[in-house]
Amino acid sequence: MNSISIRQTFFDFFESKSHFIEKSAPMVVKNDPTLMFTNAGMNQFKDIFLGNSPAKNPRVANTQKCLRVSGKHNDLEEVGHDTYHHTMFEMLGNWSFGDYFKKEAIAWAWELLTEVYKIDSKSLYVTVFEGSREENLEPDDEAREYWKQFVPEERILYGSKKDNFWEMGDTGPCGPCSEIHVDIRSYEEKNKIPGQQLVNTDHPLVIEIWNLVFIQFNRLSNGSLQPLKAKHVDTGMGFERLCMVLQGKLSNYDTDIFQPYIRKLSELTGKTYGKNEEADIAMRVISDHLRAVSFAIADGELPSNNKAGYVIRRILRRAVRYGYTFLDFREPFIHELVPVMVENMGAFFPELPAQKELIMRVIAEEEGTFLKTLATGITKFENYIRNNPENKIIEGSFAFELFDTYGFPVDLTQLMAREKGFTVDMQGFESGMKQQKERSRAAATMETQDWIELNPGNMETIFLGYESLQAEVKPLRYRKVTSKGKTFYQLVLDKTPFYAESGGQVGDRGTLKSGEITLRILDTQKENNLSVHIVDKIPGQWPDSFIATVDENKRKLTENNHSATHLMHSALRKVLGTHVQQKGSLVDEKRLRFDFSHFAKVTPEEIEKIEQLVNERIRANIQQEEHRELSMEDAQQMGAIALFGEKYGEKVRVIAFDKDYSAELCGGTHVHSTGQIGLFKIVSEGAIAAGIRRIEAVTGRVAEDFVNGKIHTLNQVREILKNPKDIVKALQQLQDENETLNKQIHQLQKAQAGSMIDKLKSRVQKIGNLNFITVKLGIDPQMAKDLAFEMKKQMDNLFLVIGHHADGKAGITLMISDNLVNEKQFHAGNIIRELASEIEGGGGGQPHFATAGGKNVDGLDKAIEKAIEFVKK
RNA sequence: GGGGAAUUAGCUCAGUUGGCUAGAGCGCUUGGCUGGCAGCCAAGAGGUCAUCGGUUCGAAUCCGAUAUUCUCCA
Repeated sequence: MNSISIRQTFFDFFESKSHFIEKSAPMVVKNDPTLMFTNAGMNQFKDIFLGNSPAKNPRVANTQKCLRVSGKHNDLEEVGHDTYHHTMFEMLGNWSFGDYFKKEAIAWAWELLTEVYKIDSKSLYVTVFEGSREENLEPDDEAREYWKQFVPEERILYGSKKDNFWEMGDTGPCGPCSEIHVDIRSYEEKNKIPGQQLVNTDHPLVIEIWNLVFIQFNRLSNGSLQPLKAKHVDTGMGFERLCMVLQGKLSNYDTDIFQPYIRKLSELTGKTYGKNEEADIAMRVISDHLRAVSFAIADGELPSNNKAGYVIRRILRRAVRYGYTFLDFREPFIHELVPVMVENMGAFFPELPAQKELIMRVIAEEEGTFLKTLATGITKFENYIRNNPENKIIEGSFAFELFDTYGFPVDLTQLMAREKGFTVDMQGFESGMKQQKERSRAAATMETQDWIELNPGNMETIFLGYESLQAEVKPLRYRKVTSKGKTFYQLVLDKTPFYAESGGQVGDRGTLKSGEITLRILDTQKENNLSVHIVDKIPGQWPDSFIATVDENKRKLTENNHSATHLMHSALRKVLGTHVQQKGSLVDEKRLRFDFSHFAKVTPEEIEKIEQLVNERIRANIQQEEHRELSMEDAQQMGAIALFGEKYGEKVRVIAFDKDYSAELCGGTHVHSTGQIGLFKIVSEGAIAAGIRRIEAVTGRVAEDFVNGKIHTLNQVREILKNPKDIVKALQQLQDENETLNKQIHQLQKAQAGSMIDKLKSRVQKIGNLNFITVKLGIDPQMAKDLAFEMKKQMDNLFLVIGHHADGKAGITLMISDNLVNEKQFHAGNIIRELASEIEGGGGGQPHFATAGGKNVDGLDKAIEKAIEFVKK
């Protein structure tokens, strides 16, 4: 059975058990401060488990693209070294939200594995939770009883809290789980050691295949467990592992999911998979990471230098490094595997073929820059070796510096060190690493307390903000959050006119009032589907309700920019082409920022065209059309633009301004008619990554100010130039004139210096073989310096002392010919320090040239006398 | 969010503890030579040493801030 039909069979099976087949949520998580990437199938249903949203379907099944590279689940460094760790993988799952529980979940799992997929039931083992005294929990005998109907008791094992009690995080929904393990060893091996002994021992051929989680508790922040009213089932089965088992392979990488990449890599390198362990690891690493990175880019997360984007960059770089070290790649190569991936997964994940070119470009660009970084690291390393040839040990601090500052992986440093007969002080490296981690942790502590219930209410806050900016609202619950010594409160209301930040539009600000009490809402944020109002203080006594008022000015200005973003998005697609896709958007009261895929600089002519189109639509004063509660199909029928990497519900909202011109799926707030926007003006255009451009623009009053500012500057220039007819020509002339004048000055100075040189030459005193000159001039230090160097060129055996003064400051410049320095051991720097005391200053320099400066101009004569005395001695 | 670093000619980069009035290679311009694949020789142009401020007799070099980029940690 190939992987495509294995996936389909899973869906068909659960559909037959009345499950709704949900789409995979994007791999990149938005609106959840605790999570950067989807790392488990349950992420997209988190709100249902937390009781923030009602379940739309009580039974759901899906495959979810997951990424485990940060936080609690971090498998990155394992990938490639064994046959079953992955960064990106698919998680198949079935879900019950307060519907069926242990009995059905267990029966169906068994049925699917043994009767549909036909796995030999004798090689399957199951585990159940053994209970925990510290938590005061009994063993999960309920699950055990159900299993006994299918599985002989000797293959039902008890598991510890670590393996068989699943928790989402430090707090939140949790419960016992029951795992199904499969033993795919050979007959002989099985006879030698019974599978029971190898369950949960990290044996690569006795592996967990499916985890059935029975969510029945809520973990509070004080650590105690609270039973849930509605119990849920959350299961997860690793798709890649399942394919391995069903295809009779011993490694995930031998399945038809990964083999195409490995074949392509063999072709590119001429190396055969399975011949050399290191090359094999590299090929596994690359085929795994390619998938992770490609999906991330397709979901709109580009490699960058911080946050989620940085995680993506690191994954890609790990792949490049393995290719560099073990497959001898010196040129970008990973991007060449993208077409293979599109061919293999494109049918089920349409975001891949749709963005193939972008993915390839971005990866190729990243590969190129990292290969460059490696080259700088190598130079740095070689310099170190050259400067420290004898100790044969690379200090930990240097290895850490290479790693920390130049991104040079430490295992590569070790490898190169070995080639030069050096070793790396790993202890020193680790201690640097430890310090770094401690610093970061200390800086990022955030403490969130439990919710405190004020009033019972609905699960999801009702948003009133599309129609009204003021409403009477009831506080439902709040909690205290402390972050870096600052304390604030998150407040949930039954309904709200406040827009919570999402879709690029910033959250609303405003006030909550009740009698004497006024709470300022500093921001409104979204945590998954929950609208959270941020307040800096809470009242001693909570009133039953507040009058909530949104800061209207800020909201209106923001709406201008948001609607203008839609108009511009359409204009971009008209002017540049339909390959333009939104890759990021930020809309606040000051400006709009829009990132989109496009492969060339947007020319000034195109910018002008875009502005024209948008302003035309503004002047047409088009009425906003809002369609709420549309099905996805109807929305697409309308031609509404949807974004990749955005999670949409069953019902979507479409905002259109003349639906043939602009229609977009959007939850944001907008102007009633485009005329309100006033003026639209693009302020900047530039690249932010390979294939991605960013435009910033302003609207309304801000746009007027921007244009007026430009005009004002121009007027000022005009005025300075005395109102010429052609301002550009006038400036050009001015510049030319400036150039000729500068040349003239230069020549004059030369001439002047010439006459001064003559003057100096005429003052030569022969003292021994010395050509001794002293002079006092009203020139600045720079000129004195020029003069001194010119004299040095023209006269041998020179000992020149120039006392100079300008702007009330005194200075001495001393020049001695090189031969005198050598013969008589003169040191101008030392001599001048003596002289400088006379002008109440300090100085210094090299043996042949030195300068000094001071406050006392009257002391110059004395300083010169001192010089004469010195020379005469 | 926290740390470390980088920014010098059109490009790639040197510039050692502050001081020989900012250098190299490639590219560019001009002239000369040359029947040859990166031709050779000579001369020349090109730099507010990222920006702003400070310390100093003197700053590309030291200190601070800003911007941009790289990099590690969370």
